[in-house]
Amino acid sequence: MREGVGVAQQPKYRQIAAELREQIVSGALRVGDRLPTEPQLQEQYRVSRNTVRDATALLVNEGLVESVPGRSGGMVIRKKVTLTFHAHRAEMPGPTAETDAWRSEVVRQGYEASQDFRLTIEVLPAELAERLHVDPESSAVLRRCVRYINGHPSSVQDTYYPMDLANEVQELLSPKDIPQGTTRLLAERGYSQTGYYDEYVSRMPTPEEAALLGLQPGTTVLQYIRTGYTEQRPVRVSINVFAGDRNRIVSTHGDASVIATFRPEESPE
Amino acid sequence: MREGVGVAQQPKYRQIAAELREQIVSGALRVGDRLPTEPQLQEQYRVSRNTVRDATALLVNEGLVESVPGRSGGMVIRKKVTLTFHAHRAEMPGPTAETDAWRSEVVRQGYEASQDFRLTIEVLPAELAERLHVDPESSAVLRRCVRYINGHPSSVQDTYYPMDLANEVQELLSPKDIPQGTTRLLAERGYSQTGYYDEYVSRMPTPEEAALLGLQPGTTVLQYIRTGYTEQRPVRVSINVFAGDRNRIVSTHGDASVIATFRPEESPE
DNA sequence: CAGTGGTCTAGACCACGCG
DNA sequence: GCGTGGTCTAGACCACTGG
Repeated sequence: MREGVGVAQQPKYRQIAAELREQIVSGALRVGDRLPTEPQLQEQYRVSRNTVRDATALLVNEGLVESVPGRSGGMVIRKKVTLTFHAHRAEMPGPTAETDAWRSEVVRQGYEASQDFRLTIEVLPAELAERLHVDPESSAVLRRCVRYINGHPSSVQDTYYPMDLANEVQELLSPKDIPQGTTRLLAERGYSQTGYYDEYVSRMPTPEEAALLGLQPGTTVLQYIRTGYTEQRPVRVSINVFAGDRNRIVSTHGDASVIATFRPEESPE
Repeated sequence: MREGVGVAQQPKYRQIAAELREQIVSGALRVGDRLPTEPQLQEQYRVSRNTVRDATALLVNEGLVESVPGRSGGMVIRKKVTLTFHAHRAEMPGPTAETDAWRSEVVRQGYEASQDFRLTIEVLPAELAERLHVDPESSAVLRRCVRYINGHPSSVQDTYYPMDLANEVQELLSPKDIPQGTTRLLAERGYSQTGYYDEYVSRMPTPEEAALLGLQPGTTVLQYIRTGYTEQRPVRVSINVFAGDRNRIVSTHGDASVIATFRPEESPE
């Protein structure tokens, strides 16, 4: 039903969503506050329940609100906490281990860190075989690490090593976290990584990722693929999938000292 | 209505969505193909129209399909074309101008490039003032560039320069594209950029961005913020907003020659 | 228990665009 | 014209969770 008056070019549910959105971004509604309930919005805007729900569905998909079940629940304004992942610190040659780098980074930002680790041997997907420059259908060691912040899943890192490398460096087959970090381990065995190829993509999660990371509808993922090279060849490819609403990735290029001067909070302490 | 049989733990619309999704990712339905129409799906699954619509809405929000209006329209499987943006090439000191760098990159990947340019003077948002290390509420030159690929908007780049810098390098106030590129211009005036601080975020677009970039529902954005530093201070901050379904960003670190050996450039087809 | 959102139905009118 | 999806209504039953 189009409004009789000439103003309404937007459908009702978009107008309602726009008003609610405005209240959120303007700060009239704060993080943790609840939107009016569905019956209240029906009354307020004189529309049916489905129209109200179309409006709130928009906001959910925009990641502005989420639904909390139960009597004292409702549509609540979402918090935006962001953990910063430093791409240029992780896996860099040096004394720090990569997992410790991630963990200490999380702790430094004031959160509690934990992770689940799993090792499998997989047939390499064609996309990754290309990156590792090995035959498609060849197998690889997959080391998967699910990372939690304050007990909530935050990101997944899948790192693949070509099988021939794992045969030379048998520790890669250890089904446990490698204390000193695989980068350092490889360096000790003569596979120093000297170059990285990083790819960044933003997309919606697959249902599996949504389940694994506990993503609300309307939450994006930031996918970060790093291919690591020695002077001779690619030796690893990591697929990192971050919950978009809880992470950002930073990286520096060039002269780091000036940057540290002006962004002191980012420097390691 | 829950199914009487014990299998149905998922709501109907999710089951329907899952079956359709499977057909898409498995390749049974290809890019450009249409999903069955709503009446067909109602018949096939014996559900109401709204339930069918709940299912397709999921797929739309996942970015797998989009709605095409009109009689010969319907829900069609979306194409995934990705333009690669090379973060380490853009704005690097050297003979190439930055806009030319973007344009030639697009052309090399086999597309047609164009852009709209606009200059304004703005009060710096607090977030950006912090990055430029100037007073909040101070003003800045904003050079906005909307970039089109094959005539469709693909990304927006907003670059801010502190006002005092613009007073020294008046060309920054030119309301036209600067042929040799602002990076090179600044270098010629003694402001060589020697360091960069890059930030990557994945999120849903604001309604304004969705309109500007012509984004379908269920399309994410990849936001990339680069702060450029001379040896003395930050001199620019660029906010790049990419349509998530059409772009990826790549960057290299360390020894680039090995990488080039194993990743002979993504060539146009 | 009572109130929240989640799912589902049945039916209606509309805008769009190809034939 | 006519079939596509877009919007909207009215009403129903359900699952969850705090008081």
